[in-house]
Amino acid sequence: MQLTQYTDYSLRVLIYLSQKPAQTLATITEISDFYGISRNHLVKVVHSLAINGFLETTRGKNGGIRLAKPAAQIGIGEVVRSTEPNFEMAECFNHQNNTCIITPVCSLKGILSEARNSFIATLDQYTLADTIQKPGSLFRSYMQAINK
Amino acid sequence: MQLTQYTDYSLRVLIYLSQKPAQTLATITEISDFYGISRNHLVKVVHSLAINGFLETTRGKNGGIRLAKPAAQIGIGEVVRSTEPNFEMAECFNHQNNTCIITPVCSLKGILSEARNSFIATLDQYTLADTIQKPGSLFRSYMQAINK
DNA sequence: TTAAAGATGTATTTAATATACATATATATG
DNA sequence: CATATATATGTATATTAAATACATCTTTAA
Repeated sequence: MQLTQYTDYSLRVLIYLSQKPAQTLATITEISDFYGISRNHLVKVVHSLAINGFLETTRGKNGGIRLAKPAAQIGIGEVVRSTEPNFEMAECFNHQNNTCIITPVCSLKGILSEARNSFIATLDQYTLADTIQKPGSLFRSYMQAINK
Repeated sequence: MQLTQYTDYSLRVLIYLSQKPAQTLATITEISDFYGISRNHLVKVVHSLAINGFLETTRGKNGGIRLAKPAAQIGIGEVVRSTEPNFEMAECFNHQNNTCIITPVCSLKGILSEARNSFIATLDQYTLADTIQKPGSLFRSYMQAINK
Protein backbone atom coordinates (compact mmCIF):
# COMPACT_ATOMS: atom_id res chain seq x y z
CA MET A 1 0.00 0.00 0.00
CA GLN A 2 1.74 3.08 -1.27
CA LEU A 3 0.96 6.50 -2.65
CA THR A 4 2.15 7.25 -6.17
CA GLN A 5 5.24 9.36 -6.80
CA TYR A 6 2.82 11.68 -8.48
CA THR A 7 1.26 12.41 -5.11
CA ASP A 8 4.66 12.62 -3.45
CA TYR A 9 5.87 15.13 -6.03
CA SER A 10 2.64 17.12 -5.76
CA LEU A 11 3.20 17.55 -2.05
CA ARG A 12 6.85 18.43 -2.56
CA VAL A 13 5.93 21.19 -5.00
CA LEU A 14 3.41 22.64 -2.56
CA ILE A 15 5.85 22.42 0.35
CA TYR A 16 8.51 24.14 -1.71
CA LEU A 17 6.14 26.94 -2.67
CA SER A 18 4.98 27.36 0.91
CA GLN A 19 8.52 28.37 1.85
CA LYS A 20 8.95 31.03 -0.81
CA PRO A 21 8.43 34.64 0.25
CA ALA A 22 4.77 35.56 -0.31
CA GLN A 23 3.75 36.48 -3.86
CA THR A 24 7.06 35.48 -5.43
CA LEU A 25 7.01 33.04 -8.30
CA ALA A 26 8.99 29.84 -8.59
CA THR A 27 9.59 28.00 -11.83
CA ILE A 28 9.17 24.30 -12.54
CA THR A 29 12.83 24.10 -13.53
CA GLU A 30 13.87 25.66 -10.24
CA ILE A 31 11.84 23.06 -8.30
CA SER A 32 12.96 20.07 -10.36
CA ASP A 33 16.56 21.16 -9.91
CA PHE A 34 16.03 21.64 -6.17
CA TYR A 35 14.70 18.11 -5.68
CA GLY A 36 16.74 16.52 -8.47
CA ILE A 37 13.70 14.99 -10.12
CA SER A 38 12.32 14.80 -13.67
CA ARG A 39 11.23 18.19 -14.97
CA ASN A 40 8.85 16.57 -17.44
CA HIS A 41 7.08 14.73 -14.69
CA LEU A 42 6.81 17.90 -12.61
CA VAL A 43 5.22 19.78 -15.50
CA LYS A 44 2.23 17.46 -15.32
CA VAL A 45 2.15 17.49 -11.55
CA VAL A 46 2.07 21.28 -11.54
CA HIS A 47 -0.58 21.38 -14.21
CA SER A 48 -2.93 19.17 -12.24
CA LEU A 49 -2.29 21.12 -9.04
CA ALA A 50 -3.29 24.26 -10.93
CA ILE A 51 -6.44 22.63 -12.32
CA ASN A 52 -7.35 21.58 -8.80
CA GLY A 53 -6.97 25.13 -7.54
CA PHE A 54 -3.94 24.65 -5.33
CA LEU A 55 -1.67 26.94 -7.27
CA GLU A 56 -1.68 29.72 -9.83
CA THR A 57 0.47 29.59 -12.93
CA THR A 58 1.71 32.39 -15.12
CA ARG A 59 3.02 31.63 -18.58
CA GLY A 60 5.64 33.50 -20.50
CA LYS A 61 8.79 35.33 -19.60
CA ASN A 62 9.11 36.02 -15.88
CA GLY A 63 6.24 33.60 -15.38
CA GLY A 64 6.09 30.80 -12.86
CA ILE A 65 3.90 29.35 -10.15
CA ARG A 66 2.82 30.13 -6.60
CA LEU A 67 0.27 28.94 -4.07
CA ALA A 68 -3.30 29.97 -4.86
CA LYS A 69 -4.07 30.40 -1.15
CA PRO A 70 -2.26 30.45 2.19
CA ALA A 71 -0.56 27.19 3.19
CA ALA A 72 -2.79 26.92 6.25
CA GLN A 73 -5.79 26.66 3.93
CA ILE A 74 -4.44 23.78 1.85
CA GLY A 75 -5.37 20.47 3.44
CA ILE A 76 -3.12 17.46 2.97
CA GLY A 77 -6.20 15.26 2.58
CA GLU A 78 -7.58 17.46 -0.18
CA VAL A 79 -4.34 17.29 -2.09
CA VAL A 80 -3.98 13.53 -1.78
CA ARG A 81 -7.59 12.96 -2.80
CA SER A 82 -7.01 15.01 -5.93
CA THR A 83 -3.75 13.37 -6.93
CA GLU A 84 -4.18 9.68 -6.11
CA PRO A 85 -5.71 8.01 -9.14
CA ASN A 86 -7.41 5.21 -7.26
CA PHE A 87 -8.72 4.56 -3.78
CA GLU A 88 -10.29 1.21 -4.60
CA MET A 89 -8.75 -0.98 -1.95
CA ALA A 90 -9.82 -4.32 -3.44
CA GLU A 91 -11.53 -5.72 -6.52
CA CYS A 92 -14.96 -5.49 -4.92
CA PHE A 93 -14.75 -1.68 -4.85
CA ASN A 94 -15.12 -1.61 -8.63
CA HIS A 95 -18.61 -2.63 -9.66
CA GLN A 96 -17.65 -3.12 -13.28
CA ASN A 97 -14.62 -5.36 -12.89
CA ASN A 98 -15.61 -7.18 -9.74
CA THR A 99 -15.86 -10.92 -10.13
CA CYS A 100 -15.88 -11.86 -6.46
CA ILE A 101 -18.81 -14.16 -5.98
CA ILE A 102 -19.32 -13.50 -2.29
CA THR A 103 -19.65 -9.73 -2.59
CA PRO A 104 -23.38 -9.70 -1.73
CA VAL A 105 -22.81 -11.29 1.67
CA CYS A 106 -19.29 -10.08 2.49
CA SER A 107 -18.52 -7.22 4.87
CA LEU A 108 -14.92 -6.83 3.82
CA LYS A 109 -15.64 -3.91 1.54
CA GLY A 110 -17.24 -2.03 4.43
CA ILE A 111 -14.30 -2.74 6.70
CA LEU A 112 -11.74 -1.65 4.11
CA SER A 113 -13.79 1.46 3.35
CA GLU A 114 -13.82 2.40 7.00
CA ALA A 115 -10.05 1.94 7.18
CA ARG A 116 -9.49 4.01 4.07
CA ASN A 117 -11.73 6.73 5.46
CA SER A 118 -9.76 6.92 8.67
CA PHE A 119 -6.58 7.19 6.62
CA ILE A 120 -7.95 10.20 4.79
CA ALA A 121 -9.52 11.66 7.93
CA THR A 122 -6.08 11.71 9.52
CA LEU A 123 -4.66 13.59 6.55
CA ASP A 124 -7.55 16.03 6.81
CA GLN A 125 -6.26 17.07 10.22
CA TYR A 126 -3.18 18.64 8.66
CA THR A 127 -2.47 21.45 6.25
CA LEU A 128 0.53 22.44 4.22
CA ALA A 129 1.45 24.81 7.05
CA ASP A 130 2.10 21.78 9.28
CA THR A 131 4.69 20.21 7.02
CA ILE A 132 7.75 22.32 7.68
CA GLN A 133 9.32 23.10 11.01
CA LYS A 134 9.90 26.69 11.88
CA PRO A 135 12.89 29.01 11.14
CA GLY A 136 16.49 28.06 11.62
CA SER A 137 15.82 24.87 9.71
CA LEU A 138 17.85 23.34 6.94
CA PHE A 139 15.04 24.01 4.50
CA ARG A 140 15.05 27.72 5.25
CA SER A 141 18.77 27.81 4.67
CA TYR A 142 18.42 26.11 1.31
CA MET A 143 15.62 28.44 0.36
CA GLN A 144 17.57 31.50 1.42
CA ALA A 145 20.50 30.44 -0.70
CA ILE A 146 18.21 29.84 -3.65
CA ASN A 147 16.32 33.10 -3.25
CA LYS A 148 19.46 35.19 -3.52
CA MET B 1 -3.72 3.63 -3.00
CA GLN B 2 -4.75 0.01 -3.28
CA LEU B 3 -4.07 -3.31 -1.65
CA THR B 4 -2.55 -6.02 -3.83
CA GLN B 5 -4.67 -8.83 -5.24
CA TYR B 6 -2.42 -11.00 -3.16
CA THR B 7 -3.94 -9.51 -0.02
CA ASP B 8 -7.43 -9.68 -1.52
CA TYR B 9 -6.99 -13.36 -2.35
CA SER B 10 -5.53 -14.09 1.08
CA LEU B 11 -8.62 -12.69 2.72
CA ARG B 12 -10.89 -14.58 0.33
CA VAL B 13 -9.21 -17.86 1.20
CA LEU B 14 -9.62 -17.21 4.91
CA ILE B 15 -13.25 -16.15 4.49
CA TYR B 16 -13.96 -19.28 2.49
CA LEU B 17 -12.37 -21.49 5.11
CA SER B 18 -14.24 -19.74 7.91
CA GLN B 19 -17.49 -20.97 6.37
CA LYS B 20 -16.51 -24.63 6.11
CA PRO B 21 -17.80 -26.94 8.85
CA ALA B 22 -15.19 -27.10 11.63
CA GLN B 23 -12.23 -29.40 11.08
CA THR B 24 -13.06 -30.20 7.46
CA LEU B 25 -10.40 -29.62 4.84
CA ALA B 26 -10.74 -27.58 1.67
CA THR B 27 -8.39 -27.85 -1.28
CA ILE B 28 -6.74 -25.05 -3.23
CA THR B 29 -8.41 -26.27 -6.41
CA GLU B 30 -11.80 -26.13 -4.74
CA ILE B 31 -11.22 -22.54 -3.66
CA SER B 32 -9.78 -21.35 -6.97
CA ASP B 33 -12.76 -22.90 -8.75
CA PHE B 34 -15.18 -21.29 -6.30
CA TYR B 35 -13.83 -17.80 -6.92
CA GLY B 36 -12.81 -18.39 -10.53
CA ILE B 37 -9.24 -17.23 -9.95
CA SER B 38 -5.76 -18.53 -10.81
CA ARG B 39 -4.92 -21.72 -8.95
CA ASN B 40 -1.19 -21.05 -9.32
CA HIS B 41 -1.54 -17.72 -7.65
CA LEU B 42 -3.60 -19.20 -4.84
CA VAL B 43 -0.95 -21.83 -4.18
CA LYS B 44 1.46 -19.09 -3.15
CA VAL B 45 -1.17 -17.19 -1.23
CA VAL B 46 -2.02 -20.31 0.76
CA HIS B 47 1.61 -21.09 1.38
CA SER B 48 2.28 -17.69 2.88
CA LEU B 49 -0.88 -17.84 4.98
CA ALA B 50 0.39 -21.14 6.37
CA ILE B 51 3.84 -19.72 7.09
CA ASN B 52 2.21 -16.86 8.94
CA GLY B 53 0.21 -19.24 11.10
CA PHE B 54 -3.25 -18.46 9.78
CA LEU B 55 -3.91 -21.92 8.39
CA GLU B 56 -2.76 -25.51 8.55
CA THR B 57 -1.92 -27.47 5.46
CA THR B 58 -1.87 -31.24 4.95
CA ARG B 59 -0.05 -32.67 1.97
CA GLY B 60 -0.86 -35.82 0.10
CA LYS B 61 -4.03 -37.61 -0.84
CA ASN B 62 -7.08 -36.40 1.10
CA GLY B 63 -4.98 -33.46 2.20
CA GLY B 64 -6.01 -29.85 2.15
CA ILE B 65 -6.15 -26.73 4.26
CA ARG B 66 -8.13 -25.31 7.16
CA LEU B 67 -7.95 -22.41 9.59
CA ALA B 68 -5.30 -22.81 12.27
CA LYS B 69 -7.51 -21.07 14.84
CA PRO B 70 -11.09 -19.87 15.21
CA ALA B 71 -12.15 -17.09 12.85
CA ALA B 72 -12.78 -14.77 15.77
CA GLN B 73 -9.09 -14.99 16.64
CA ILE B 74 -7.82 -14.00 13.21
CA GLY B 75 -7.54 -10.22 12.96
CA ILE B 76 -7.97 -8.53 9.59
CA GLY B 77 -5.14 -6.16 10.47
CA GLU B 78 -2.78 -9.04 11.22
CA VAL B 79 -3.53 -10.65 7.90
CA VAL B 80 -3.09 -7.48 5.87
CA ARG B 81 0.16 -6.66 7.65
CA SER B 82 1.50 -10.07 6.74
CA THR B 83 0.44 -10.01 3.10
CA GLU B 84 1.02 -6.47 1.92
CA PRO B 85 4.59 -6.25 0.65
CA ASN B 86 5.07 -2.58 1.33
CA PHE B 87 3.63 0.05 3.63
CA GLU B 88 6.08 2.76 2.63
CA MET B 89 3.71 5.54 1.71
CA ALA B 90 6.29 7.77 0.05
CA GLU B 91 9.94 7.79 -0.97
CA CYS B 92 11.05 9.23 2.36
CA PHE B 93 9.91 6.06 4.19
CA ASN B 94 12.81 4.18 2.62
CA HIS B 95 16.11 5.32 4.08
CA GLN B 96 18.15 3.64 1.35
CA ASN B 97 16.39 4.98 -1.73
CA ASN B 98 15.29 8.32 -0.39
CA THR B 99 16.65 11.28 -2.31
CA CYS B 100 14.30 13.93 -0.97
CA ILE B 101 16.47 16.77 0.17
CA ILE B 102 14.02 18.23 2.68
CA THR B 103 13.53 15.04 4.69
CA PRO B 104 15.40 16.34 7.76
CA VAL B 105 12.99 19.25 8.23
CA CYS B 106 9.80 17.84 6.74
CA SER B 107 6.90 16.50 8.80
CA LEU B 108 5.15 14.79 5.93
CA LYS B 109 6.52 11.39 6.82
CA GLY B 110 5.09 11.67 10.33
CA ILE B 111 1.71 12.74 8.99
CA LEU B 112 1.57 9.91 6.46
CA SER B 113 2.70 7.44 9.13
CA GLU B 114 -0.08 8.52 11.41
CA ALA B 115 -2.61 8.10 8.60
CA ARG B 116 -1.28 4.66 7.74
CA ASN B 117 -1.44 3.68 11.39
CA SER B 118 -5.06 4.68 11.67
CA PHE B 119 -5.80 2.64 8.57
CA ILE B 120 -4.31 -0.44 10.18
CA ALA B 121 -5.84 0.35 13.57
CA THR B 122 -9.26 0.27 11.95
CA LEU B 123 -8.56 -3.13 10.45
CA ASP B 124 -7.40 -4.31 13.87
CA GLN B 125 -10.93 -3.75 15.16
CA TYR B 126 -12.24 -6.60 13.02
CA THR B 127 -11.68 -10.32 12.77
CA LEU B 128 -12.49 -12.91 10.16
CA ALA B 129 -15.68 -13.64 12.11
CA ASP B 130 -16.93 -10.17 11.19
CA THR B 131 -16.68 -10.65 7.46
CA ILE B 132 -19.69 -12.82 6.68
CA GLN B 133 -23.29 -12.17 7.63
CA LYS B 134 -25.13 -14.85 9.47
CA PRO B 135 -27.12 -17.86 8.17
CA GLY B 136 -29.63 -17.71 5.36
CA SER B 137 -27.07 -15.88 3.29
CA LEU B 138 -26.10 -16.53 -0.29
CA PHE B 139 -22.68 -17.63 0.84
CA ARG B 140 -24.09 -20.30 3.11
CA SER B 141 -26.16 -21.60 0.22
CA TYR B 142 -23.12 -21.80 -2.04
CA MET B 143 -21.14 -23.51 0.67
CA GLN B 144 -23.91 -25.97 1.39
CA ALA B 145 -24.11 -26.90 -2.27
CA ILE B 146 -20.34 -27.35 -2.39
CA ASN B 147 -20.15 -29.34 0.81
CA LYS B 148 -22.54 -32.01 -0.41
C1' DT C 1 2.56 -48.20 -6.63
C1' DT C 2 -0.37 -44.72 -7.78
C1' DA C 3 -3.17 -40.76 -7.32
C1' DA C 4 -3.88 -36.58 -5.22
C1' DA C 5 -2.58 -33.12 -2.46
C1' DG C 6 0.62 -29.04 -1.22
C1' DA C 7 5.77 -26.92 -1.92
C1' DT C 8 9.04 -24.54 -4.58
C1' DG C 9 11.59 -22.17 -8.09
C1' DT C 10 11.70 -19.89 -12.43
C1' DA C 11 9.90 -17.62 -16.38
C1' DT C 12 6.62 -14.81 -18.64
C1' DT C 13 2.90 -11.53 -19.10
C1' DT C 14 0.38 -7.57 -17.87
C1' DA C 15 -0.75 -3.17 -16.32
C1' DA C 16 0.22 0.93 -13.94
C1' DT C 17 3.35 4.36 -13.36
C1' DA C 18 7.09 7.11 -14.50
C1' DT C 19 9.77 9.32 -17.86
C1' DA C 20 11.09 11.32 -22.24
C1' DC C 21 10.26 13.84 -26.30
C1' DA C 22 8.10 16.99 -29.43
C1' DT C 23 5.51 20.82 -30.15
C1' DA C 24 2.05 24.41 -29.00
C1' DT C 25 0.82 28.53 -26.57
C1' DA C 26 1.43 32.63 -23.81
C1' DT C 27 3.84 36.83 -22.41
C1' DA C 28 7.53 40.20 -21.02
C1' DT C 29 10.98 42.88 -22.94
C1' DG C 30 14.28 45.12 -26.04
C1' DC D 1 7.88 42.78 -34.00
C1' DA D 2 11.26 39.34 -32.72
C1' DT D 3 13.10 36.72 -29.19
C1' DA D 4 13.61 34.46 -24.96
C1' DT D 5 11.42 32.16 -21.40
C1' DA D 6 7.78 30.35 -19.19
C1' DT D 7 3.69 26.79 -18.89
C1' DA D 8 0.41 23.52 -21.69
C1' DT D 9 -0.50 19.40 -24.10
C1' DG D 10 -0.28 15.10 -26.50
C1' DT D 11 2.12 11.00 -27.55
C1' DA D 12 5.56 7.57 -27.14
C1' DT D 13 8.64 4.83 -24.52
C1' DA D 14 10.73 2.74 -20.45
C1' DT D 15 10.51 0.81 -16.02
C1' DT D 16 8.71 -1.68 -12.36
C1' DA D 17 5.79 -4.28 -9.51
C1' DA D 18 2.42 -7.50 -9.58
C1' DA D 19 0.07 -11.24 -11.46
C1' DT D 20 0.13 -15.44 -13.85
C1' DA D 21 1.90 -19.60 -15.96
C1' DC D 22 4.82 -23.51 -16.11
C1' DA D 23 7.68 -27.20 -14.53
C1' DT D 24 9.08 -30.10 -11.13
C1' DC D 25 9.53 -31.74 -6.34
C1' DT D 26 7.72 -33.68 -2.01
C1' DT D 27 4.33 -35.85 0.84
C1' DT D 28 0.84 -39.25 2.08
C1' DA D 29 -3.44 -42.23 1.86
C1' DA D 30 -5.27 -46.06 -0.23
